[in-house]
Amino acid sequence: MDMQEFLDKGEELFLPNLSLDIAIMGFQDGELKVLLLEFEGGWSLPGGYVGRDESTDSAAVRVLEERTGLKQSFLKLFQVFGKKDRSFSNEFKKIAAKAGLSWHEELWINKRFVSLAYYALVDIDKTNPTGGEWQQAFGWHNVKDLPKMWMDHGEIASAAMEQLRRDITLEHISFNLLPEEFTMPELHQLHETILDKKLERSRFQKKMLSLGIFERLPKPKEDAPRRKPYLYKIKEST
Amino acid sequence: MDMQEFLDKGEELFLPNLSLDIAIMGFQDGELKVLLLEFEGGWSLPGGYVGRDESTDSAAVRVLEERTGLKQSFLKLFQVFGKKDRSFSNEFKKIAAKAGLSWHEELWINKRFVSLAYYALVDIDKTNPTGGEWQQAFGWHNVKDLPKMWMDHGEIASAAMEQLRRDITLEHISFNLLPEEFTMPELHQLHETILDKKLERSRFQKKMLSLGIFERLPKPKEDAPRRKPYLYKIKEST
DNA sequence: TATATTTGTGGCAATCTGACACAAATCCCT
DNA sequence: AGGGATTTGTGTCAGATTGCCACAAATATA
Repeated sequence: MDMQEFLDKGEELFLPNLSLDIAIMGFQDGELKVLLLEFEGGWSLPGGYVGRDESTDSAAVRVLEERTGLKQSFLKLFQVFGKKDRSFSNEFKKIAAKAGLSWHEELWINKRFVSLAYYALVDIDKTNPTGGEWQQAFGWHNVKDLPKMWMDHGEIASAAMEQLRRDITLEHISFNLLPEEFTMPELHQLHETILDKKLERSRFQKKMLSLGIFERLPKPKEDAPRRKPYLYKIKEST
Repeated sequence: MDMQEFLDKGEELFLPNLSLDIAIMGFQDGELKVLLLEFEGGWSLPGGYVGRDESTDSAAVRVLEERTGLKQSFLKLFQVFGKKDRSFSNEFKKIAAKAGLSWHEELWINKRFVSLAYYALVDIDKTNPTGGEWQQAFGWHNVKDLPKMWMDHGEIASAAMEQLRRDITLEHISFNLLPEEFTMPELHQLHETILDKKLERSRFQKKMLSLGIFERLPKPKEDAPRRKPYLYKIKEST
């Protein structure tokens, strides 16, 4: 292919569409949960597209805020899903039919999509999820027991979970899933849930505290059943 | 925005172009090098686009093979570059002018690009680099001393280097930069080069061998200056 | 007040790490 | 041929880290 041909035909030879999907994860009732949206009998991860005036990362920040109301959260691109026939043409056809929209094969949304997969860590109690402009149903689902998902969104959610599992021991990010003030037992239980295995309590506390990123508050947590544990928060300086 | 408007206008509101760039890295003369292509006075990483009939990953494999002749190598997506005004419109204008091509602002190639950044680890002696269809100049450059690069390709190459630095102690991938049979001193020097610091020799060898992924060959390396070191290769079973 | 449960912290053996030591192999020089 | 220098393989040992258990403090419940 010479250069002129490349210029003339490139657009149709290459250039898949680009989208992004976010596995927004939270911790509630001892379970790790992910925010899902319902649409025509299937569940999907919150997602969107990259606007002309924003970077891919700020598009992700925008989508996260649109869905949860949170302005600042831990957010990380962890994988790109780009299999060759990846599209949600079939699913969208149903939606269009039901909504009475004009639909045809050549529509951009029927083409193949490459999707940037992010995961976000949030404090569920701080979120205010909405169904968005199209008023979809939404809900927090245990990542270990996901409902019937659209396209490869089940795979993306599982991959996000695995990535978090890998990241958590290397980067210090888990506290993003807890309130600003939290106790060591809470952090301990969180790590056990994510890693799905027992972690020796004494060692865990010592290890966490030796990181030097936590600040112990003077007053212990009040609504605890037995001995009241200390509250910690992240040191400002970091 | 209602759903019909989304359908009608989505294509022009969103959807940046998608490209990929690969930092192909090799180890030669005690230096870590990256393969670069020259085009109109600037150097760039080998790159390309994702064809209709291939996944993003197979597009990367294809580009790697087109540039080096290698069918199998370590290849990994490590970042996505997606700043909002990211395009090589200006650079391309020059090229088109010189080549006598018709050029206009609305051409797809002038639009904004999101690029998937891969890095590859290769044995330089096994590669057979080419300038590709457009016969560009090419060469291996020390990553610590890069020439004037196109767009953000210098940043991508540096990021690839940093990523490799992080990956090398966690994943066992460094031997991809060496021939099939290599010695511990060679591996040692490679790690010192990548991490840019001294590593205690005795400890390094013990650590590497304790991984259990290397197989010692019966005969030592022949063309060594002093005491002949053992040769190792990766165990088949892994 | 006694008991059970939760939380904070200490101790110790086993393991891992970093730094140095030394022997074996081999080249170079006389 | 023999001594010295260099490179490579492996051993040792103190210090740090880890896994595991123990025990005391705090507190609700009976």
